[in-house]
Amino acid sequence: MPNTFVTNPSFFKLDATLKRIRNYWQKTFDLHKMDITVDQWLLIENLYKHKKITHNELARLTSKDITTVSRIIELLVKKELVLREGSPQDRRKVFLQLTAKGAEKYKEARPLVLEMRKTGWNNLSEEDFQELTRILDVIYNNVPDEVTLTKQVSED
Amino acid sequence: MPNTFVTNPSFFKLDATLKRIRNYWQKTFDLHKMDITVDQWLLIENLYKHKKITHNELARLTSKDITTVSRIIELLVKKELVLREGSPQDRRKVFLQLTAKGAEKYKEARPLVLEMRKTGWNNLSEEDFQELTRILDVIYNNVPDEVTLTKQVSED
DNA sequence: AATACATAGTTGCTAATACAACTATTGCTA
DNA sequence: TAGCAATAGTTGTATTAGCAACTATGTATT
Repeated sequence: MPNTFVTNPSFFKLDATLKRIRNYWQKTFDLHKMDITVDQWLLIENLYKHKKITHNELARLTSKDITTVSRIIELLVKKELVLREGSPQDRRKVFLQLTAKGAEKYKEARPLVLEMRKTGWNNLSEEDFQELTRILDVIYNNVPDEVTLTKQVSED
Repeated sequence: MPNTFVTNPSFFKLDATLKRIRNYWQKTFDLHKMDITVDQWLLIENLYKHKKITHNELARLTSKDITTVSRIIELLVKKELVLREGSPQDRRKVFLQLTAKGAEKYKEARPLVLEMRKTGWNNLSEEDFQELTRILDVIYNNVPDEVTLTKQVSED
């Protein structure tokens, strides 16, 4: 049973592809003087769509650690793209939302993003997209969230 | 022409999947007291396969920045898993190779890696693997290495 | 030989990531 | 109501990432 995917590092290919995309996005942002990083864009995009959410919700939406979100938001606040606002109901919570400048940034960057996505999917079909989505979803769900010692691995 | 892949962030899905895999790998390494990170593993694996190579070659093989390789190698040298050796022919070059301890580490970690790959590909077929590989390759090649201003984007 | 250019690698800086430990607040329960 | 667990978020630390600037060495040109 020579399973190609066991001997072949698909993890590495995912990583390489993502790094290349990320690099391309960043250079394009830089070239157009957007003054944001790729991950900052991701947060801006989600804040634009969800208007007013907490760090926790934003972390869940972006698949990021809450500490990571906290620090990226700090940068966006410094750039005056995001506003922090404490919740009166629950004083532990902090609501986040784009400033006018932040919404403006979204509108400036969005056409670049659409164009870059199109470039990435050049020569690929709608079916390819569905396939990729399906496969990645299965992999995602195959990978356990928590790891315990119950499943022991042979140590050949 | 409502191209799903233009409106849908596949970049994000790639990122989320990869993060989940990376997390799983790291936790498994930690659980088995491997005392290495996922990227350190990637370098060890390549050094095991290529025996004696330079920073530059290792960077190319792993799709990593040479500065990143330089610093990861530094950590591996501290752990006595890798040996640095200057080239007499070209004194700018530094050859890298695993120490006996490094090769031992590879052999300890490898069964874990194979097991984790199998877990990730559960419920998926050989064809799925080929499909993923194909699609990622096309995307990779679609994305330009360098970005210039020649292609202007409409600013709606 | 002197100059310029290219290559190999390191260091400084900033950002993103993840875990652990921490503070502050809220909710639950005896 | 006092005590305790849960939740929201921040801070410390280590790793990976990428760019710019730097040193050292090798190569090509004149």
